[in-house]
Amino acid sequence: MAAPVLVVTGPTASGKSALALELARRRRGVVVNADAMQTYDAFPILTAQPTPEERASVPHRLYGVLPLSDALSAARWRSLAEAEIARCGAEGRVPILCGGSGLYLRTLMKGISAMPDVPPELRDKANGEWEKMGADAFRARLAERDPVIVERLKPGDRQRHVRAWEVLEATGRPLSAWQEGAATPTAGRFVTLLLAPDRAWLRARIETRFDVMLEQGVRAEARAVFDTKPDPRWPGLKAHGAPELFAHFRGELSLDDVRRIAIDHTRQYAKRQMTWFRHQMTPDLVVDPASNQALEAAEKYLDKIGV
RNA sequence: GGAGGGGUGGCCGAGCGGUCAAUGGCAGCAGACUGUAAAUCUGCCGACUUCGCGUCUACGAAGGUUCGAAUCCUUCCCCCUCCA
Repeated sequence: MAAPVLVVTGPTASGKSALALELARRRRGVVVNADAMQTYDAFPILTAQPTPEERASVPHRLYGVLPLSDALSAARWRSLAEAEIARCGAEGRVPILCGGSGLYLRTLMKGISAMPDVPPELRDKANGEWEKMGADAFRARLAERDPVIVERLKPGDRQRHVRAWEVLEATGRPLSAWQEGAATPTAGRFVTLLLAPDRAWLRARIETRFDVMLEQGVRAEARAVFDTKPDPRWPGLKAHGAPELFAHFRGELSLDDVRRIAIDHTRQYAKRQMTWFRHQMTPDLVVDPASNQALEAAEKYLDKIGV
């Protein structure tokens, strides 16, 4: 009987990493990253990855393990996470998933319909066609072969239209048909701890965290990446602050603007995350990180359910 | 002192006699979410509201012209540029 998998989630800057770290210390755990951006290796500071000291004190997995040129996906992360969970089982350690990528967590805990990988060229091609044909024509063409998916998509949602088309092109089968396939959850028991902070508290945390990042040298970190002229299509480049910092290096934004905009975007992201947690997730325990008793509350709960 | 330009909803910024509670952007709020998810997209966004193309208060202030003004006129207050 394998130990349950602990899941520590919540909006960005809510204190997930610290909580997961402490739980791992106390329970012989391993912190497994469940955040899309922290999986890439390019921006350890900007994406608020655990520090080397923290990583030395407790085992951490899946942080900065992919090159920026790589492309993660929910399903791919799931298989990486499953491997780490299995490894924990073999080592007799408690896996503690820590991160705020709601879709990833759901993909693991609830499953996702299986479907083949799509060659990246098809996405480029589809994007080019959306550009050339225009949204309406693209949508109409997709509707001829996958009316079900079109029915579900908002006309302006380019990303999802492109996704539906590339799957159709790659497999000859509508995305909607693939999605009818069973979504099998990963085996095991999951205990989900949700950090649900007060908005004003989180706002302040996001702000000071960005200032700390500046002190820690995010500018240099981002500059180094910028100078390698990365392909703008790489998903890892979407870390909050990176596009703004790049614009700054191009002379388009002052550092003050970078700060303001990056903080705004981060805050907006946190809001979206909270909406997700509110409607797409059923946590086992909800704790307020501002209370300073989050750890105690979590410990108490875990003891109670015998984890 | 003289010559110009400007003051619009939380901010920026259109409008320049009616169809304007006022384009658009930002911020904010709510929501969606099956392989790009720190992504992508949607709705709301003066107040009131039985949420209705309803009522009220609104475009620096006060008057005036007009059937009717954010849009025209007068005076005043404030801001910016230039000349002195």
